[in-house]
Amino acid sequence: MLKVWNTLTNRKEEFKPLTPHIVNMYVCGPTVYNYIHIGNARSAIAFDTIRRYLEYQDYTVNYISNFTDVDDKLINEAKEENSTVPAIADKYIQAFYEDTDALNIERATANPRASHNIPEIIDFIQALVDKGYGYAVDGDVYYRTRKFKKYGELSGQNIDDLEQGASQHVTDAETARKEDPIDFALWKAAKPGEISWSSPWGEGRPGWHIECSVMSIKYLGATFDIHGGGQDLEFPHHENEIAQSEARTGHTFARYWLHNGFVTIGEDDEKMSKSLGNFVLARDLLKDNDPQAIRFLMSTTQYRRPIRYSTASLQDAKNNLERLHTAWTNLNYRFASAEAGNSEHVDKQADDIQKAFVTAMDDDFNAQNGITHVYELAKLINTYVEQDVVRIGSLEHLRGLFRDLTGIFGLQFTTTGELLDADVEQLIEDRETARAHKDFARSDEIRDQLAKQGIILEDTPQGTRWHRK
RNA sequence: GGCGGUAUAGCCAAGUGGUAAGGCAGAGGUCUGCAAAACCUUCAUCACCGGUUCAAAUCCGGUUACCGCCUCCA
Repeated sequence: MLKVWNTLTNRKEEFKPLTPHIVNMYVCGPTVYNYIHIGNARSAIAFDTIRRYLEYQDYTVNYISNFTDVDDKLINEAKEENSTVPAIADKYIQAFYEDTDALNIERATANPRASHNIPEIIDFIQALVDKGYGYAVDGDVYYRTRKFKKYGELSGQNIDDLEQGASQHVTDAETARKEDPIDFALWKAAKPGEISWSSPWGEGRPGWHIECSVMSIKYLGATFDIHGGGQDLEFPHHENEIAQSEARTGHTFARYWLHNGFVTIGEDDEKMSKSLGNFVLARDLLKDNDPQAIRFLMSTTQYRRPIRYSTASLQDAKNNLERLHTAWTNLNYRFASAEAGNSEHVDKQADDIQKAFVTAMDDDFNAQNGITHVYELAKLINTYVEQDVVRIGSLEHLRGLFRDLTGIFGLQFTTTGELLDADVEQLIEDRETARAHKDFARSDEIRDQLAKQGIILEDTPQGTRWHRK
């Protein structure tokens, strides 16, 4: 039975989708004014891993994730790059796909963009105004927060306890226009030269929160199963989404709220963020590192926990991944020398590991415990392939299980061997001959020579195998 | 000030009452012509103080430190 930690109730709850076997989920995507950093990537990876696990459990997942493509950051970036807001958005959306593809993050069912849903957004705001939840002031439209009685339910905040301006991002001019400082913008009047759309309140653009309400409901309905995003979005972004959506529809908005933890960096484990300037761009990291190692680091930590990023933690991930690769290689090497049938004892052990894995992941996607069972599987594989007699049915069983479980973490292992040059193959054969004649000097010479080319030879009872370093 | 999170070995990290998973690194061993890989063995009383209990990393009270959010953020 799958249990998830629901931020809305602050407890683990049994997960039951509204419609059996179908999960509708919405994950807040990035504001596309820059390349994503590995903190942004972590969020995408966390929810991709959750999605893959749900799919592994035979759910059909409708996965919607937006791009925020109109806001102050984009407007500023367009000025700086001497470009336009849509062009900036297109550029960084393209970059987003490049980076997330490299990290083997499944494409969303849809990635709606705020700027492509302006009529729906205007309708939504109008409906809020009609119901008395929105009010216009000089071309801006604000949400009357205190009118929504449940406000603060998600984040456990009491409106009166909020320290106004604690984050130091509130301007006096804006506060002066609001009925109440806690009110937030649904629609922002355009300043001269800014990108804008016509609306009943004049030229302007959507506020930040409204797009997620509009697009999630548009794609998934008034009530859907999972709403995800980074912990920093819990308040006010998600709180505001609930206020807008439920005021409009009168129905429960998202049923389960999942929030991923941050990537931290430095000795103090500070949150990685652009405003702190302590970020590492995903694409910079991808240039010099195996994408699978980065994926491993990000997806084998439980999604709510912080991930400490450092060269040491990345190296750790590489080492651990290497261990899995070795088991995979060991496994595949024995197919050629396997006999027909199954080893029931091994099949049983594999099944037990699979069950234990599911139990671990059913506990709020506890990837850390999940990966422990993958290590057990690796050990089972390594032990099994040392046997004199191995059975092809069991090898296939192990291979399928290994691929399924690691696949949930977005790791990929292939069976297609790399091709060797003919002369390299000849050298390996020569070495076999030399070893047969106990000419170890020649044998070691060949091994050293190939090692310099990055080809590592390993002698096993079934013959010599190789892999690239 | 309000709300929330975290503190376990050299490092990462699991573990919500029953006497500390797993991985990396380190040490020793088996296997090997030698290696490599693998396998085996080894390596902690859980931030601090007090309490409850036959029994606590786990529950309660308190303290300390660090992190996050409080309308820019994944």
